[in-house]
Amino acid sequence: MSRMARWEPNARDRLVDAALELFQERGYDRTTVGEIATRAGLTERTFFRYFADKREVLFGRSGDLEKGIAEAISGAPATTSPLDAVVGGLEAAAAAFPPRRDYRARQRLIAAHPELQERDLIKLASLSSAIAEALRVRGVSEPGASLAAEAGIAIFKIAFERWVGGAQPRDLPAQIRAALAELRIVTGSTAAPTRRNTSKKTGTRAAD
Amino acid sequence: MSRMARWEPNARDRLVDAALELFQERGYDRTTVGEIATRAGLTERTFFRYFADKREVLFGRSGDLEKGIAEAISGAPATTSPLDAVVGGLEAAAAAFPPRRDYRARQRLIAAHPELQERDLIKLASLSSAIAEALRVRGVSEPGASLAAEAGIAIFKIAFERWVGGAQPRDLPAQIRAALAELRIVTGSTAAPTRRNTSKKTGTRAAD
DNA sequence: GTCTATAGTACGATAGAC
DNA sequence: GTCTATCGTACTATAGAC
Repeated sequence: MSRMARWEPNARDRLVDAALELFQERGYDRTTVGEIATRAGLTERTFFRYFADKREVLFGRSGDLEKGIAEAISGAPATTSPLDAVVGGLEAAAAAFPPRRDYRARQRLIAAHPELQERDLIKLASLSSAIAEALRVRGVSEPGASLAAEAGIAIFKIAFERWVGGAQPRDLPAQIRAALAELRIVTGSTAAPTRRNTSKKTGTRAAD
Repeated sequence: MSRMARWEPNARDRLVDAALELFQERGYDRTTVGEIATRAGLTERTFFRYFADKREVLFGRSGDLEKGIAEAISGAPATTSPLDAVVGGLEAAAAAFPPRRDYRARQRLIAAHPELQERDLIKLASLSSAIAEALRVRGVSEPGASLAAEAGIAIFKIAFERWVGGAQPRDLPAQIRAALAELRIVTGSTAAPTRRNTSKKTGTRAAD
């Protein structure tokens, strides 16, 4: 290592850090890729070697998440229901997430920039596809596999939002479990046979 | 018409038509905004008056859909459950969709271009927000409102895919009802099985 | 590493409709 | 006059080509 320091190590991480700093300092669209690269001690050309486009610097390594969740689903007991398998995988992945304060700034950025929301959404769609595929391998047929995957993503989205933005210190896996319970209420799949609430105070107040 | 034809009418529609034609002829990314405008008898500058960016020409008027669905939800009887209200709104909107062949080329384009998928997804996310808001007005509290909205979107996504891409002539509202039924099966924890390898026809084959 | 096409912005000019 | 639709041009940054 010391023998050859032609390049500082961790070019990728340096680019990510530089980007986050600059986005905070000047805002996302007043930051150019060239500026990010310069602060990281690299050139614009090199930035595009690591990231397909400017947005991607905020979404790196989402493939690892996909793999982890897909494996957790594959590893679930055969008797586990599709949605339970999905949620189990999500919980397992969520348990390994860094503290939520690390996500706050990033989430604010995304919320303020539609182009970043778009990227966020397509990453979740990709995760949904991976989950559906893992379910099909388990023998779940369509459209059940895709629906269970989408339901899992919906749960994750809402749980993540509430975890990052909420005041309560409840951890992410707990938020996921709460969202799953709430989804079951809302879809009317709680224990008993399809019970629809035709009475007044409905069940939707649960986890608030 | 004869008295004053300084501008041809329907600039917006002409831009949409020109764009669809050119995207088919040369592909999405080998078509420039300038070419679209020229074919429509306009300039690039005018294109950007109608559409915020190049992609948007494929997604115009999605706000109307939102409004229609939100109104249908607001108009549902107070006794209707949140998810049933959402699905009712989706069905009503779906009944008014043009024949599905009109969507085929567009869907192929979107499927082939991640940047278009991103736009598609953010439109659905916007629809989801509008639905959640309509539910909150009905008195549904969070996170139930958001979860019911996301569940509705999941149903719509899968139903729409199967409607456009499928061989069967089943109409969109029917696909939506089928997806709802399937989601209820899939979210049921105690309820049986979504396995196809086991005995004979169980739940998940329903709509296949 | 250099060069370039294209998307998208900013500011402005023109001119008919009302 | 006001409003609105069109077009002109110069500019920046992304992203891809060479």
